[in-house]
Amino acid sequence: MKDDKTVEGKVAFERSCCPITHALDIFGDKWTLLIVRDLILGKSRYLELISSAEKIASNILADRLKRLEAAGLITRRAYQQKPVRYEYSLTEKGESLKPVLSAIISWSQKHHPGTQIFPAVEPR
Amino acid sequence: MKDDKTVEGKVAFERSCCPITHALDIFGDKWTLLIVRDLILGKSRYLELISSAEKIASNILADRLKRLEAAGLITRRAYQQKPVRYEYSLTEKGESLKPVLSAIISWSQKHHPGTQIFPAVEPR
DNA sequence: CGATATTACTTGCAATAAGCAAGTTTGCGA
DNA sequence: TCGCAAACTTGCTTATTGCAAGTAATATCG
Repeated sequence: MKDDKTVEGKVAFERSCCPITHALDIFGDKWTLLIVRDLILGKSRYLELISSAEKIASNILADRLKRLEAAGLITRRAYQQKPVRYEYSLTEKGESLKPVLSAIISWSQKHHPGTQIFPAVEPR
Repeated sequence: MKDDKTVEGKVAFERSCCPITHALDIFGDKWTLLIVRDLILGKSRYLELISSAEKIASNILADRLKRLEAAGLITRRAYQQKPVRYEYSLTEKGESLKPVLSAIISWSQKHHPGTQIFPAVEPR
């Protein structure tokens, strides 16, 4: 994992102090927002996340979950012991990406007919 | 450049028909939305785009401009002959990404104090 | 009791993409 | 003719992805 802190403990902007740039340093890739989407839709476990339509590789999923946790967008907690199993959930910072996803959905639905929002999963 | 059409001429969704996924197939990387940002801010020429704070490599910029044009988000036209020089501008599809960028800016400003919106460039 | 399952990951390696420096093309102006 | 500018392109190194297989800690079945 990349260290983006200075010696004094303050976050150093990796590329620039532009808010868009900083956001893209967190979720500017093909997978991160899809994981956020799935968590918003109600998924929480590794196997639920990995079984999405886009077929993310397991190492990429594990890597993104670690980054998302490091960036403060999700938390990881054990939902059982023996054997220990984990589930992920969005923090307030992660939840607040909803308007971003909504804007993307609106744009895509306008310009790419045929796309369809995925349904929420039934609560456990 | 990747061909994403089927034989019948219809767009085949590369990963899934989710609107978010399809959008990320277009701008899900660290650079594309920064180029869109710069075009919105009033930049239009290659040298203006390449001189942004984030120091994009020239081959990456050229590649992203081609992809953006292929995706219908920007157009390229010569603004002079002898020698021929080009400028880029957003199409309606590209302009309509503004709400997406606004949402990202709002999110980032809320969660990353210290980020600052870049100023528009003075019109030519 | 041993064999097979399940969940949540890791590891190794090949393929793809990004980053960096340097080079190319077409003209202009001194 | 020499140098310069704009808009890219090329070659090469390094980093990231994608794919298949493997692992650890139980649980469950026969």
